[in-house]
Amino acid sequence: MDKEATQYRSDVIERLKHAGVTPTQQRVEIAQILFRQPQHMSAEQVLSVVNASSSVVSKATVYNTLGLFAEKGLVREVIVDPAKIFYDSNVSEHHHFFNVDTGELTDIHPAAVRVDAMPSLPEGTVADGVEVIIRLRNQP
Amino acid sequence: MDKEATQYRSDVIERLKHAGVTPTQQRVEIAQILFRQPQHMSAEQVLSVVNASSSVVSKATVYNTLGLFAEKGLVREVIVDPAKIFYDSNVSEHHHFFNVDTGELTDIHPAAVRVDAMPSLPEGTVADGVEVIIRLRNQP
DNA sequence: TGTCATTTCTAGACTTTGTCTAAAAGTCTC
DNA sequence: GAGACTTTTAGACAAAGTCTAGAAATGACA
Repeated sequence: MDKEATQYRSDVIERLKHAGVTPTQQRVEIAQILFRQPQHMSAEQVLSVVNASSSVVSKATVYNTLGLFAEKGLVREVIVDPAKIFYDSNVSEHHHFFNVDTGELTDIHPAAVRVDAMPSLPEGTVADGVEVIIRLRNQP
Repeated sequence: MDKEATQYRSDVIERLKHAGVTPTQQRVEIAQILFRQPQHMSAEQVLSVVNASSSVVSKATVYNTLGLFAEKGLVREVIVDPAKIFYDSNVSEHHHFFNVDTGELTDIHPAAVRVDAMPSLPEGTVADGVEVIIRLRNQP
């Protein structure tokens, strides 16, 4: 492993620790894939990418880990496709386009949309996130 | 069947025809359930409600019909729960609260939220709907 | 009315995403 | 190292939704 890769790995480990996640072998593998750049990946994709290289991580662990990362705020679950969850490694505030025809998920720059006025929430609840999703179709 | 029920039934048939949907027996049964009031129902719920009364509609038909209704603009698909699609019989513009703890979906009054500025869309695509979803948790 | 073509419905097998379980492996502390 | 806890694993399982191939209904029209 070259120096840069080693550096990246220890940065990722630092980030996991900081979020209160014990950096096990498998979690670090998954985190390295996700955090390489801001991106959207399904569990299926993570599973196949992580197992493309030599090391092997089981399906259950991928699901557990993605769930754990989401809970700890390391990734964000994006629910737009009825068939699967996307995990977004960009956790800063932004919104999404979802192309219904292609299944492609892309970012909307945070400045391009503003939600005005927070409605009063139902009794006994707290807001956990505001999502704006613009569904797209390919031009006919 | 009393007069009111007959009237409702023919109103529903009219509405289906108007949307370009051939009002078959099964579609009318399903539409009557959905259109009785503005509500959110899963396919599973529709299936069990429609089969609670004497008449029987198959699972495949319920799924096909809900898909058809959505395509024709008679209902709106709401994708917020990773486990299932909700079909909303209120197709006028409004947004949703989704309680992550209970799985409950409720309406946000359209006036309570305003989305400012439509971002520029990716090349070759057209917008198909803007959704605002506010995820909620029960107060700890 | 009878025939043909088209649409719709159906049971049930199947697919896919995701969860669960029980055991094995790893880690930590004393 | 013993005991306690956490994490990982294979594979069975669950649930939502799709597909298929045939049956039934519907429609057009001679």
